[in-house]
Amino acid sequence: MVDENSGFIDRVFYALSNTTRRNIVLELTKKDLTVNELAKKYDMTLQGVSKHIHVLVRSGLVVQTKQGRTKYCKFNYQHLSKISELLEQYRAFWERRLDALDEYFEKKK
Amino acid sequence: MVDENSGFIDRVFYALSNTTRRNIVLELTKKDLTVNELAKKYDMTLQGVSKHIHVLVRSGLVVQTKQGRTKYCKFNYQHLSKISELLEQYRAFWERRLDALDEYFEKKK
DNA sequence: AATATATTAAACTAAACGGTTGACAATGAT
DNA sequence: ATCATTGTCAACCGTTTAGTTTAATATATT
Repeated sequence: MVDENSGFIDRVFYALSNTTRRNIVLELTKKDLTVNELAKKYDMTLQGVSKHIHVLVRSGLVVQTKQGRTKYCKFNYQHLSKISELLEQYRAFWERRLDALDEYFEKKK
Repeated sequence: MVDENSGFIDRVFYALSNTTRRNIVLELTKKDLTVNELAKKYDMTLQGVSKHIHVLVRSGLVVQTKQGRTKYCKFNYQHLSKISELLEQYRAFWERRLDALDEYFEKKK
């Protein structure tokens, strides 16, 4: 209904369900960073961070471009936009319901 | 930074990372429903659906009230609002970045 | 050619997940 | 009292997760 294309949505929500990953996304909204630069910011092995980045890449929220031996990560905001819109749809449903309720009480008066 | 209170955010995003759960939320934005009424809509055991509902309750997205032997589930839209706002913050960061880029090219001209 | 750096891959552990089955408790109907 | 309905709980199975450690690859530097 609102929810075709659900695999993609699953992956984006899942990617955002972890604080480290949300933090990485936040860093990348400010500045493109390499895997190493990102890893230094977290109390975790490089490999651990690399895995988190991979989850973000699979979700489409992050895109990587190779530059020599380093790999730059950048935020792909279109995907977040889509999710943001989805949540707005849910919210809209709810607000329509509240309006219907208001109307009901109006009539009753 | 933007992300205090992260346990709650983790749980909400996680709750929304599954199609069945998103579907339940969607149903509940339209109408309060009992566990059984919800379960009938899915090709899954009652217990399975009950577990999904529990995930939603833990996240705060759904609230339950007992009525005799039935239990009504209702959508708690405030939590979704908070998440929606969080995503908007991410988006805002990104757009500020785009603006900064525009400015940069303006100056260059 | 040898060594250092950046990143991924593989193998593993502990925990959590999605889903099932079976048993149980509480409430409602006959 | 008995029986059906609503819902939860506990145990289980197979899969996936977060994270580690230990290689392995590819690119730079000397």
